[in-house]
Amino acid sequence: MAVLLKQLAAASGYSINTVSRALRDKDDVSPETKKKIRALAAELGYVNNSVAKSLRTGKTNTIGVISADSSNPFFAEVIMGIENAARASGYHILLTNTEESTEREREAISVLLGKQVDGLLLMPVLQQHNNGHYIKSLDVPYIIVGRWLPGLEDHSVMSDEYEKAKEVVLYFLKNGHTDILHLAGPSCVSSSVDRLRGYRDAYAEAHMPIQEELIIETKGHLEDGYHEVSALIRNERKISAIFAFNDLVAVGALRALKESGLKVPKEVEVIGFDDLNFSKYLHLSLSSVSIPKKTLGTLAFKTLLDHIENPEAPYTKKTVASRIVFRETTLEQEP
Amino acid sequence: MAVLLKQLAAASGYSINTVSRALRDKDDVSPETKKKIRALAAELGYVNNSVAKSLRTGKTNTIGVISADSSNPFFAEVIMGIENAARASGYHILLTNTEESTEREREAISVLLGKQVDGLLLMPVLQQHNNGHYIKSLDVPYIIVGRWLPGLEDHSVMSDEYEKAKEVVLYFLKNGHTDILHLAGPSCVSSSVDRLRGYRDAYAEAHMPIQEELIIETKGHLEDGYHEVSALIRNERKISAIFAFNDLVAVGALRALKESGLKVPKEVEVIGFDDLNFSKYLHLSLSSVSIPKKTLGTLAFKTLLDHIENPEAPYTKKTVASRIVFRETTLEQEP
DNA sequence: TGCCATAATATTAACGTTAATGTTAAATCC
DNA sequence: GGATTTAACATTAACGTTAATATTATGGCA
Repeated sequence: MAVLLKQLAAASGYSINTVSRALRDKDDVSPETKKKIRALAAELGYVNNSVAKSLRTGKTNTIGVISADSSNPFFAEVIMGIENAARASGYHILLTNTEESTEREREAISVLLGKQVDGLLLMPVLQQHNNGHYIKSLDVPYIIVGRWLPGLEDHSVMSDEYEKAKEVVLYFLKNGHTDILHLAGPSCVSSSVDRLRGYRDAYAEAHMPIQEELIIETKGHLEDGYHEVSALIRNERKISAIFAFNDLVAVGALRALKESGLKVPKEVEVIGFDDLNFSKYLHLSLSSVSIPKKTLGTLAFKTLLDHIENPEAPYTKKTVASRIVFRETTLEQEP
Repeated sequence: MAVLLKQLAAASGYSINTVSRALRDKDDVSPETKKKIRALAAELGYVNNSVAKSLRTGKTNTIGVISADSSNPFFAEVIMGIENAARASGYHILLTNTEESTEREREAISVLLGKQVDGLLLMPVLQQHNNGHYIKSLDVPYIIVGRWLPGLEDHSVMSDEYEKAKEVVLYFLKNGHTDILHLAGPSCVSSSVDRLRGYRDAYAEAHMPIQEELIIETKGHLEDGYHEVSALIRNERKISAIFAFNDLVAVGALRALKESGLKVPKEVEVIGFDDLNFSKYLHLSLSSVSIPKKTLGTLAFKTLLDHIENPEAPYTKKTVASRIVFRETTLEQEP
């Protein structure tokens, strides 16, 4: 069915090896021979069998991407950046999702290793029994994207989330807010930890007491923001500012605020995180911490590629700068 | 570095083949032997080399997914459905994006075939010189997801877009709208064609004249909806209803309407397409045609798997039902 | 002229696995 | 008790490619 080197060899009269070398443009094949063989390959529609090639060369030109949830717009964007960069360098990506389960994560790593990926891009779960130890023992290059794992910080490519989270909350505190709701993300995600730490440290820096009940852990979904804020309002809990784990949660929160008649930003200011594409087109354009998602993906791939090509090189943590974008859900607004 | 069957054989005293058969639970290996070999494999951390296995068996348990833009929330959702279903069946996906370029599409197909994928899931570009002919000549199973290509309709798994588009526009017409803007998608995408056809046929069925200048082709992005509607309003073009190619365009359009002070839905009704996750949480929850995106992905994979396992089976077009969800951007609203 | 370098090709082996055969000894049968 | 089956393993070959190592003819040079 498929055309093989063997057929090209038979049809051209050359040996399999010469055909192989001709197609790979090696310089001990004469130009005329190359031309003949190439024409024949094109004519018969020869496609190199990468599986055989990979077995022989020990390279698959494939990397594994282990994401938590590729349907989340943030990850979708990052993955797009990864895929673009990978394709530009002749690599392909094997994509798999863990839904924040350490078990699935371990399983995914193992399967991808079996598939002989040249490297791994991970968005790992941060938990008591996380896969840090297992990951540390890997002997393929790997980069942790947009997250971190204790002891493996040097493998991370991420943004300056802690700093920006703190800045956001300091902005609120400076403006006199005392009841700042933090709709936190899942505690098993390092981003949640960093953003929450930013919240806490801002309060500390302002010498303000934290109201623990204003820190609510969510799964980072639209409905979480909606339900949590609705519940708070039902219970007549006063809040005047919301720092959301991400824009999805923020959008849900905004909806709940609207339904309750609370005016944004006058009565409640809201700032999200990630700055998703749609955020600036919302009815009230959403103030958010803008992370260059595609850049993050691209940088992660390039960094991984560096380590694939140069396995001895030491890892160093890389950071891409994010910035707070003040839009219509805050009193302060950019021009 | 990596542990091979060879090592397990040497360490256990059995032959490579027996080790292989033991690990694959073949029944001409004694239970005790299996137990011993499995314990050894676990102890040494043996991972089966899928590349070698694939070369030998002719199966990779991998499918290629060729999407236009995996960062588009619609595709991201569909791809998530695909990936989940694939993983559940022991398959993995190689994801690549074409950005609606026929050339990249062809390139992607060829590379993935070289990687010996067991099947292909395509979201192909519909153009004068599309890859229909090339695709038709493939000898791996393939399914076209959410789109169609002329002559290959039987390979499609999609939703009933034409019918729903028509229904949307008929709803507008029935309510007395005469100036219904259609923010169409790219003409090289079959969905755009179907949705536009629905628009036209609704007008025809209502015996109303179409105003061609109210059909505006876009790329289906947020900013397109925003800019096109802003421009129309600047030019004082009267519109009282908008049928958007997708929810992204609709969100952009809503933003433009809000900026111009036009009231939705009183002065302008808006209906989108796809029903993205966030649509129902928007300030004005968006009326839209709800496509079960994950289901679409799941069904596409399952259908592909059927054809992988049963290559002789004839292809038949499959459809998942979508439904119009009336929310706050239309006068009619569901309870 | 004879020797050596070189260009161009061929031959052989290897990647790690699984499938197809072989082998051996114990168990079964009449 | 000898032939036959069967359980449990081993040996060999193969998947399609590339790398390492021959081989052959040609030309240059002393």
